[in-house]
Amino acid sequence: MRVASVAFGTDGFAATGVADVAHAAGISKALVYSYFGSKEGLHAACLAEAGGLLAAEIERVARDGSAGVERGVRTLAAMFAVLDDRRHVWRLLRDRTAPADGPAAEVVAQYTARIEALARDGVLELLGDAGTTDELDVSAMVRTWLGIVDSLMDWWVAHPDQGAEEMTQRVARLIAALVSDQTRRRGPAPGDATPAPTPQR
Amino acid sequence: MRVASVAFGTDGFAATGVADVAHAAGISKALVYSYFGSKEGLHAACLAEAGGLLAAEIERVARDGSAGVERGVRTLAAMFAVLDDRRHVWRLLRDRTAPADGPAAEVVAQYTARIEALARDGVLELLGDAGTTDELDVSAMVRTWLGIVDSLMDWWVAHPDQGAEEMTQRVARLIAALVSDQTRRRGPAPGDATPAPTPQR
DNA sequence: GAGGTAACTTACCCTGAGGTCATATCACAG
DNA sequence: CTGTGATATGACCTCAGGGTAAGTTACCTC
Repeated sequence: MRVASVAFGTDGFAATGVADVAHAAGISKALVYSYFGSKEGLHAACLAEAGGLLAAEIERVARDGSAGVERGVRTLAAMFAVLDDRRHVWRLLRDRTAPADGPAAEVVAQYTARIEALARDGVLELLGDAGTTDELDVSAMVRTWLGIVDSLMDWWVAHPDQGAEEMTQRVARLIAALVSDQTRRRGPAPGDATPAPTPQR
Repeated sequence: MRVASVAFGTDGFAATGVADVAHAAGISKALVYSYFGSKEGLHAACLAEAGGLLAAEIERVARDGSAGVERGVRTLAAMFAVLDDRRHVWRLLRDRTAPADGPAAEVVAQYTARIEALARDGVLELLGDAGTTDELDVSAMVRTWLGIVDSLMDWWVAHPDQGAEEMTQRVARLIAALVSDQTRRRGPAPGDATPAPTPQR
């Protein structure tokens, strides 16, 4: 049910009432239960649809052979294109208020694992090319990448007038600004990871 | 109450029960209410402490005159140092399950506004130096920056053995890898925001 | 039109969590 | 020893929200 996806994606699983979803869909609560069995069943149905969509799209980009930051940008572009009229979908899979066990959790765990594996591939390429192989670095970078996607999707939801193509170009601009800043201040040969001095408390 | 901060920061406001907090603190639920009046009051007390700590620290870094990505890294370093033994605190202020109105929301809105204003300053510097002045770009970059902090704090919470200093160096390494990737693939003079071709659905 | 069935709703139950109150314990002044 | 106030608690109240069962409508077949 489309309206349930929007509700779960907007408010989170825990904050969404079955009665609200039913009302928004124009039917009664009991009918929802006759269709999906339980709130979790409804959630699982939404998740399966969302997860399949996203994982398939990310896998498609992974096959096209790009690497590093470029691959990240292309993945984002593909997701913007696919999710243009379903922007809430990304948050569905990254909902911390969803129960950690049960059948719906299995579904989301499966798709999340696929998406994370693909992100990991991309990060491994990126860091490997830069000479970093530390497993914890990879893990932190994957988490950060997913967080960046989270943020951009949130911002996109909050700015409905922005189209997919505009978002893609915006991301490219922002990355260019970051790199420009780093090359200008550090000189054109980065790679020496000089940490900033850590201030004391 | 320290234990309440941990609970709210770990599970979120909505998923945290007053009875659980009281039990974890070794006192009764009624006593919590006699201290704080309500669940929101308890929340507000935690938020005020957390917000003051974070805003003060970020403001301190803002005054030291660094700019661009360097300022971001220094801010992160300062937060890692301050939050080393209270890693849950960041999530307190960024809790989507907290009620959007009420006295506690006022508190969090106030501190969030301060932190966001400082992030905005940093982003304005960064983008301004790179020649980007679009207001929406700034807004999206601020959101993304906060998302990066979210991610790193989450990862940190999940890796208790990692100290503040290690985190700071890790962040520096990851940024170096990103920049290295971009300069290697695009040549040493970036800034042209060539968007990746947007795939069709 | 009678009967049966699928779709659907109303009205209800029940658990869990926020919140309250009468009571109990204790330190201490007189 | 006894009265009093601060501190603290178990038992209770209330209500939102997930879940269910009985009843109602609509349609289809004979």
